[in-house]
Formats: sequence, C-alpha cells, structure tokens
Amino acid sequence: MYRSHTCGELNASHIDSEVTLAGWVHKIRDKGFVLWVDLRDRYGTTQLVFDQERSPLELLEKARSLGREYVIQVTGKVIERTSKNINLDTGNIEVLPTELLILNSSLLPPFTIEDQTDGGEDIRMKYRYLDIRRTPVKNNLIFRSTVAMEVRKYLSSKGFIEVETPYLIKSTPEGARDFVVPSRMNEGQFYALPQSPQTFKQLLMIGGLDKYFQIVKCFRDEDLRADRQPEFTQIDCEMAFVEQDDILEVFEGLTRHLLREIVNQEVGEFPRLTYDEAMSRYGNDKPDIRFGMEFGNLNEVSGHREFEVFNSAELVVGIAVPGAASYTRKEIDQLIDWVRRPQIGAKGMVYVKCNEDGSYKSSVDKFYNEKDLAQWAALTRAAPGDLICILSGETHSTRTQLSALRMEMARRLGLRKATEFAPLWVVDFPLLEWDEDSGNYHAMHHPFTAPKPGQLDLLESNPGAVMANAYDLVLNGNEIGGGSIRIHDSETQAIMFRQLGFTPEQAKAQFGFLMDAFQYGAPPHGGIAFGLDRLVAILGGQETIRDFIAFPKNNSGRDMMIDAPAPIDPAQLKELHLKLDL
RNA sequence: GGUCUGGUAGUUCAGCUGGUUAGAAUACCUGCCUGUCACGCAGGGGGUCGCGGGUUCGAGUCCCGUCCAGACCGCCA
Repeated sequence: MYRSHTCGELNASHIDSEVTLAGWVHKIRDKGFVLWVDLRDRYGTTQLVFDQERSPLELLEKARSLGREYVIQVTGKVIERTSKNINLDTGNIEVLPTELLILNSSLLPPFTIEDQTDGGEDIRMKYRYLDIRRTPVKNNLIFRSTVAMEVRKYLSSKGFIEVETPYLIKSTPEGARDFVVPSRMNEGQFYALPQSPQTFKQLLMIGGLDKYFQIVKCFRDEDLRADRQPEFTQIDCEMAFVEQDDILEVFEGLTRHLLREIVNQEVGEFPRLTYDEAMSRYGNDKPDIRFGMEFGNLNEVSGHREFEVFNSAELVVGIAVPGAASYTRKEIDQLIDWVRRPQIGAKGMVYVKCNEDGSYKSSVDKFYNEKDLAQWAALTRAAPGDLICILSGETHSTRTQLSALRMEMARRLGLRKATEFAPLWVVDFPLLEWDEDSGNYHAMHHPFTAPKPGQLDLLESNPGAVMANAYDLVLNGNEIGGGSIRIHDSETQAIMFRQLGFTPEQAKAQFGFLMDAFQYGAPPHGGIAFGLDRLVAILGGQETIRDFIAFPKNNSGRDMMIDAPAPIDPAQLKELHLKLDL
C-alpha cells in the first residue's frame, strides 16, 4: 500500500493518527532548524515538517536532499500546526514523518508547477505531462470528464444507446479534406478517417436503433486556429421517427440539464431565431444574445441626402455602443482603424455621439441634420451617452464587419461574462450556397439535409431559395451544436447530389451504400452533433479549447511532445506500396 | 496559399538612433536564518542573442534569405 490517505483530505480530525502519503515534492522551504515540504497529489497539498528537535538527523538530511517533483512516500503522525494557513484545506495540520522513501527522483522541470506558471504555451505543450500536474489544467480535464458523464447520464435516461462506428472508412471529396490511411492488405487503396460518423448514424436508424448517441473523435485535415484541432470530439446523436421539433425538444433538454448540473443555472425555453432574423438583427448566424447592441437598419433614413457613401450602399446599418459617447476623437479613430484592419475589412465607419443633453454630434454633420440623427438613434435604440457606429456596403460583408465590431465592443465593455449563459436555436437555414469558385451549389450543412416540407419542387426550379430542415444550437456566440432532418428516400437524395454537381455515377460510387439502404425501408430521421471540446470550454468559462484537451496539437497540426507527424521507415513504406514524391 | 507579430539565461521578458564586459525577474546552487507557506537575507553559476548570408571600423540592434512559434484571412459539407 503506497498511501493511507491522499494529500487533500487530512484535517484537524486526523490529528494524532498515523498516515502514509505519497506524491510529488511541490516546494521545499528550508529554514535551517526546520524544513517544510509541500507534498502534492491530484487531491491537494499537505505540508510535511522535518526539524532538529523531533526528526531523526538522517531523516532531516534526506529531506534536505529532495528536489522539486521528486516522488516520495512518507509515513508519520498528523500534528496540529503551530501557525496555521487558513488559505489551505489542509492548513490546520501537518505531517511529522518517521519514514521517508524516495520512489523516484526528477530532473528540474523546465517551468514551475504553479497555477500561474512561468512557462509559455509551447514549452508547456512539449512537457504536457508536467503541465497536467498544474491545478488549472488538471481541473479542466476533470471538468471535461464530468460534462461527458452528464451527457451520458441524460441521454441514457432518455433511451439513447451508445454505438461505436468505424474510424477506418472511405474518403469522399465532399466537405473538408480527409486524413487518409494507406491499406497494406489492399494495394494502392486508402481508408479515410471520418470527418463525422454522419452516414453511419443514418444507417443505424435504418437498422432500427431509433435513438443513438456517441461521444466520438472526428478528423479534418484543414488549417487550424486557436479553437480548431485536426482531431476533435463530437457528441453525435440521431433519432428516427422525429420531426425538427422533437429533436429540438430533446436536445434543449440535454443543454438545460448540462447548464443545471454543470454551471448551476436554470434557463427557460430557448429562443428560436430564423437564420434571416439572426443575420439582420446580429449580422451573424451564431449571435451572442447576452447583451443588446442589436443592428438598426438605416437604409430608409440615410439615402435622402448628398452622402454618396450611404446612397450607393446596399446596406446601411448601425449599432449603439452603450456609454461610448464619451470616447475621445483619438479613441474613435482607433476604433475606425480597428474596423479597417484587413481582418475586418470595412472601408470606414460613420459615428454619431448621442450626448447626455439629447443633442447629437456625428462624423457626417455636413450631410445630416439633428432630425435625421434622431431617427438613427431611434432605430439603433441608442440612449443618451451611447455611440452609434455605422457601417455600409454590400449586405453580407457589412453585416459580418458590424458583427465583429459588436462582439469586440461587448468584450471591451465586459458584457461577455464567462458565468452567464444564453442559449438559442437558429433555424431555417438555406439548404444550398452558391460557390463562385467551383461554379456549383454546395450544401450549407451537408448533402444529407432535407429541404423544408413542401420545398422539394423548388429544389429543381430555384435551388438557392430552398430552406433546409436544419438547426444550430448557439451558446454565447458559439455554435455548439448543429443538425438537421435527413433525406430518407433515394430519389430526393439523387436530386440533392445532382444539384451539388455530382454525376449519378459519382454519387453511386461515393454514397451508393446509403442510396441502397434508403431503398430498404429507411425511416424518417434526423439528428444533431455537439462539439464537445468547445462546449466544455464555454461551460468552463474559457475561450481556448486547448486547455480542455489532454494532448492538443499546435497551429501546424504537430504534437510537440511526441513529435508527430514523423517520417516512417522505408520498409514500412514498401509494405504499404507507397513511394514518396517530395 | 496569404497577411501580421515574435524568436536574447532553465523560464518569462527588457535591451532606445548600430558603439565598452548583453541585463532584470524568477528558477537553480552554496551559506545563514527558532514556524514557513509567493518565506527572508547574503553570495554564486548560467548566453551559439533561432540559423545562414550581407552592409559597416563595429550588428542582439539595419538589410536579404531561411527555419520555428503564435494570431488572423483563405479553408473548415
């Protein structure tokens, strides 16, 4: 037995008992006559004390030889501290060891194992096992485990069964790039890792399993971002004999359950916004609705003067930033520079200061009078003290730009509180998007998404106008889940593939198995998938998903710790029938 | 594929307009210290300034190239 207790559980009630602890040497404070060792494990820290009066000399000397992160085992008596530490759960007691065993020594760690470490991102990733010893990272992983447990609990209670689907599947050109795995036994052929278990969960519905879920890794070989990893985890779900409302109800329930159990928040019925509403009110299909600053459309009240910029714009739209009328000229210029950065791409910004006395001061006073500005203020719901920021131009890009500004101002004003949660559904997405590059429509969600009831004819005549039976679950400005009612007959699926630019032969070669299956009594079905990494990060009140993943990859898709990817042996290449062309 | 930022001690960083022996904090080592817990005090060791080339009397500093890291755009059904 290595230990009788953990380093987090001893308190005054254990005084005088004999205990054995094991853990890592967190810190040594050597005061000469007395020496303290903070012993740390997953559960906490317990102070060990060695001194000239009470400890055998050789034990004191041995303690003096310890280094940071040595793994030790001690046996001794729990005693009351002369000076207590109220900041520590174990701060009333300490252990006076009678035995000290060094289980393993340690090199000096390259960074400090503290909540506020001195280590930067890349060195922490290279020594991730040391990073995980730090309380914040450790707690994030425990937190993730708790969330996953609650998901399983809830879905199981609703009759869902967890089924594993294969990781070695077939590559398809549709969507993201696949990670590809050469087959040794099938010369010249390749598996692909799934971007999602989409087709398999549909086949499970055809298999009659009715309610399926899986917490599952998915893989996409695309360029990464701070919140995007090449392998990530989905809560993947599918149900048969359901309509959109049935699915929204079940997964609104799941989300409500998680908010209650994980962050202790009760949330009422989730608002539902159509895609069009979300775009016109927030300029974004995943709006953060925890704060206002809703878009005010100024098209009707801006085109009647000599201001060419607005007159020629497809959209003139503004938001009222609370309390920002007091911004100095310099601060406003910086804001204009901010929206003009290439990442945002606005050409400029018009502003109106709504003064406390009810008067207005704008950057376009030359063209617009007080009455015009008052109308703008009404449409953007600006109060005295607010700053109205107005962008104009082509509809979609202007909305995107103003949305970025809205989110940035909310961040600066502290309106994006990590402990406040506002979920909503966004529904009625367009089914297809026109893609200039390929000269084809492509599926906004994926090619298995069903059109809204009654819009099948439209799919032939005017594909761009078809609404999808698709929905996104949005939380605090993040898409945390998305899904749809699926096509479940081969005729509709064939039309869909055709509109996406597949020849019947291509469709058959790539998705013939699904089209075949549809012909054997496929039930109506639909589902949803949640991004677990992001969900966990948001519930945990943080933005970076990397710290909720035990072993994440860096910007270039590399694992800095094991140094992957890496070349393979020529013999291995030969076995796989591969020749490199570098 | 593109834009931008960075690379200096184990670590996090400073280093101005090119100018003597490249600094700070922290970590580490040694000694001292009668209750520490961010312990304190005194001392010490520690540098291929990412790499290669160029300009210059002289380069951490300027220029070119390159590698690496990070943020973003494209991409991510």
